[in-house]
Amino acid sequence: MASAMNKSSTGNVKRTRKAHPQASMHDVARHAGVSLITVSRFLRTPGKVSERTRQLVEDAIAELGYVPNLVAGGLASSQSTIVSMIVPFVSHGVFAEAIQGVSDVVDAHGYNVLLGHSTGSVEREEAILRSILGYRPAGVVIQGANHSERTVEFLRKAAMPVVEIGTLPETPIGMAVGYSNHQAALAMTRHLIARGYRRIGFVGTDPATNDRILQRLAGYRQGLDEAGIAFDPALVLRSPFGIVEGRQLLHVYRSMQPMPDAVFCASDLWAAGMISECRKQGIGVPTDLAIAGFNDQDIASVIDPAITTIRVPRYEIGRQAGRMIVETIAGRSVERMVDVGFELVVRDST
Amino acid sequence: MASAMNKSSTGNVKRTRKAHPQASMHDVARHAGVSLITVSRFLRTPGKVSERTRQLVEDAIAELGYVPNLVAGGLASSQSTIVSMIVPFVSHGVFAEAIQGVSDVVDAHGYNVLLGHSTGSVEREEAILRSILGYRPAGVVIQGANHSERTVEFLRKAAMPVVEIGTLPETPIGMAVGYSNHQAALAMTRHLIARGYRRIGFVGTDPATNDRILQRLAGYRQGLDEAGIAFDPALVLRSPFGIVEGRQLLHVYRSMQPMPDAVFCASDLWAAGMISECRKQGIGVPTDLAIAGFNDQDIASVIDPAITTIRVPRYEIGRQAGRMIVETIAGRSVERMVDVGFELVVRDST
DNA sequence: TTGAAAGCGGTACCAG
DNA sequence: CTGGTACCGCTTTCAA
Repeated sequence: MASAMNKSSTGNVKRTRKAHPQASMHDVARHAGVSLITVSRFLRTPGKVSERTRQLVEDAIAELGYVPNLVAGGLASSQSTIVSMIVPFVSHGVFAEAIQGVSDVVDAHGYNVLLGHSTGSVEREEAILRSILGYRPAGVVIQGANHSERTVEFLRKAAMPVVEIGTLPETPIGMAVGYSNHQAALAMTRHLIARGYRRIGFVGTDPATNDRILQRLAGYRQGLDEAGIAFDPALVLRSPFGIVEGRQLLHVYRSMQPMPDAVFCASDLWAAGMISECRKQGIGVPTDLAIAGFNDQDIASVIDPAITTIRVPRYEIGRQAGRMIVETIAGRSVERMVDVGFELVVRDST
Repeated sequence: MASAMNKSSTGNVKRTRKAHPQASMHDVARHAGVSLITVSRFLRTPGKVSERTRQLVEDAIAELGYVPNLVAGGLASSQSTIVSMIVPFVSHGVFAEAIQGVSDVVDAHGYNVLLGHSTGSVEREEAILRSILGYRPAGVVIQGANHSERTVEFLRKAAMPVVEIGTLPETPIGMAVGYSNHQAALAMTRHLIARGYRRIGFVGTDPATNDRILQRLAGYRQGLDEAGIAFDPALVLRSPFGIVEGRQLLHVYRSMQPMPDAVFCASDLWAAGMISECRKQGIGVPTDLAIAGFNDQDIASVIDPAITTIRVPRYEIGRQAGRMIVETIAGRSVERMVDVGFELVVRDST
């Protein structure tokens, strides 16, 4: 009965709920004089329709400006073309590069990136994830390995490919691509010690909410230990990211007795701010104070003196993460963990 | 008949297509001993269900870890919680900031950002848009006003709020928020001329594919005109964005006869590269060559000499765009065009 | 306050 | 090569 009604009324009679300017597959089918399923088939497996039909449908699609409804398609097929990605901040250069990497790869495979940002809070991350999981994405890329229990639980239960990026977790949820923040910080600390610096400061965000900073701090401490230098908590400063913050931090260090002879900033932005402020104050870098950074952002190579830093292939991390998602979906077996490494870039600031 | 079957078999018998680990609303309903519709109602209008039912459903949801399927919901209600955004590059600082702005605002209203990047090509932009329109987003934010005809057509036909950002188009597709690239470049050119520079170079990308660069170029030319300085096409260089590119451009300008006495770079990155290279080559800035930038990125304030540039509130642009989308959806009337202005920031490089 | 039935716009399986 | 039918998981009338 119901189907007969649909038929006789072309199935659109009841569409009074709201104006629907977008053409549907039904409209295309009618326009082309074929059945709806034929249109679907043309879109999905063009080889299985006759040349004549192909032409008819093609014309109808063009004329109507038909855009397939992925929402309906996704629901029907239980398949999604969304890859979702969660980072602390979109506008931080290092994350933006990773996003670009993921986007580049998944776009090429017909997926789109649904973006969320957690502002570095695990609670917000959990909320974002819930919301994003509502779209039943084909995969999830998430920054770091520091998540709430429920976040992890959701991710496991969702049974979709998950890639944690920017770190190498001990127990990854699914897959991971990153580098050892610990080793990178250790390498930098060793470098500073080899240069003869003994009283070395460390700048980071709150290690309790940022697993990568926590690991860098650990690497820093190991470096000190190795050299028999006592760890001095007073030399470890916490601050939000930023150049302006870096300027202020310099003054904090300057007021210390005795002053440090070097500072390892866990981000180039702080280092750049400190160097700029040193110039203003007439403090010699690295003669009076050595300053090291992390990430090798644009700023590191053009500021004077150029910043000694750790280079990490952020874009590559994104690309790898995208690839791992796509390959997993395609049913190919994929590495559980990819270490992209890092590079100590020695310049003039140390 | 069909419904009877559904009932007697709990509606899940035929679910053999694939393993479905995600709980559905149906599962929640069964678990709570209520009908499916009651669960839906609880989620949508909690005030309309009894206290007892509320408790039952709440428990079932928690126990099952149920996450509402937005795909199905969106299809049924013809409503979307996706705002899509298209920019040339995610990883360019200026776009990343705008993305963050949009994301911050729409997130707070329960929307998520679906991201696309066009690599600056109108063809790719069109392709991205088609794909993104497949999700029937609630709104679209798109960088610039330089689109293909079909892109514009699609956007108009889609009948959803559209905001073009970063520029003030003469004939916006829907709404727009930005600033006058022409006026900004004019202001900078006037500044350079007022400083006494006469032979002023200009660096941009291809104006044919970037409407903002085109307008900056026009502003630059107007500035020259006003001062009675003849426009010399040889002084206008095209280049991809980047610091390394800036270094190379310096050498191009140095090889000119006569050399320019100032260069207006339509992006700080070029300016930073040029300044850094000048330092290496022993060229005085601004004594031998004045260098101006655009965007006031981080780099501009810490490099020595600090870069004279144009500050544009990118994050604010994103926020406004997000707000305009959300307000439009809510049925409130919204400005068609928002001018966020710009600011000439005079530093030491000119 | 609660429920039944009819879709939303497609896709998958099976038959013709 | 083409079409029918039964859903995908949820929301929206309309009744009860």
